[in-house]
Amino acid sequence: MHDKSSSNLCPAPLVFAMIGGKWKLSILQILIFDGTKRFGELRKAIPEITQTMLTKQLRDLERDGLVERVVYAEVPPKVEYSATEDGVGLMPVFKEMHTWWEARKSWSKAP
Amino acid sequence: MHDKSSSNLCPAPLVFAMIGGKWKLSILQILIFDGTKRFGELRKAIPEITQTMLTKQLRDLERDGLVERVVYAEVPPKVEYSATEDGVGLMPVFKEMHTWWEARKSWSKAP
DNA sequence: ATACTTAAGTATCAAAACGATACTAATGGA
DNA sequence: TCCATTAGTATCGTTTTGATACTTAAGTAT
Repeated sequence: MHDKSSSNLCPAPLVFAMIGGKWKLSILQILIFDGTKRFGELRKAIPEITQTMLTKQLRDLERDGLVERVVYAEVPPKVEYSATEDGVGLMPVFKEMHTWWEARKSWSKAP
Repeated sequence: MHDKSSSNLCPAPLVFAMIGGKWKLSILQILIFDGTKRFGELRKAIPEITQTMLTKQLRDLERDGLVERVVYAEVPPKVEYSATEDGVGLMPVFKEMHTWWEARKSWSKAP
């Protein structure tokens, strides 16, 4: 199934271009685990990000098919973002990251 | 085990600071799956990276305990890099990324 | 002796990404 | 008429990253 050579894994540069932006994983994590969010809700959920960057990263994610954007014809504006099926497929990656982080915490405290 | 809220996953910003650099996952992938490499071998394995950046990202990874650096007192210099136990712990994350990438490829071609 | 080679860097400067702040548009309500 | 609201865009300064050249130290060839 998996073999031990890195060359038989996915082409890292391609994947990292898709999910490797400074804020992309944060955005995806929220949309994948918490579901649809409005622009302003994402902003509140990631307080460190600037509006400009949030817009840009969302556009990138949309272009790459990981996030879907729905605009409502209302005033004031209402725009909802959600993870696509493809985006939700990243859930196991996040779970493994979580597992790694937890394991790390416990044995990094050991003498 | 895992719950469905993003707030119960790892603090994304911390993890992404460690492994989210532009080249860090590429470097880690090689060291994790292929084992120890010399500086020059990494450079050849990731042709797009500049020498300056490779040095910097390796120093970051070393500082964060994911990569180990061994200098041999030889001329010309010989420096070997390898993933630490902690770094190798990321292997399942890479494997899930690979699974995702493969799944994506197959059904993105479907009509 | 002098010059050349090699590997792993550093130094320097230009380009790109990112951050802070201010501004815009459209509508309903005071 | 003016204000509040939401999701942006515009502008400009700072920080990261990229391209290129230089450094260091010992062995090897001349």
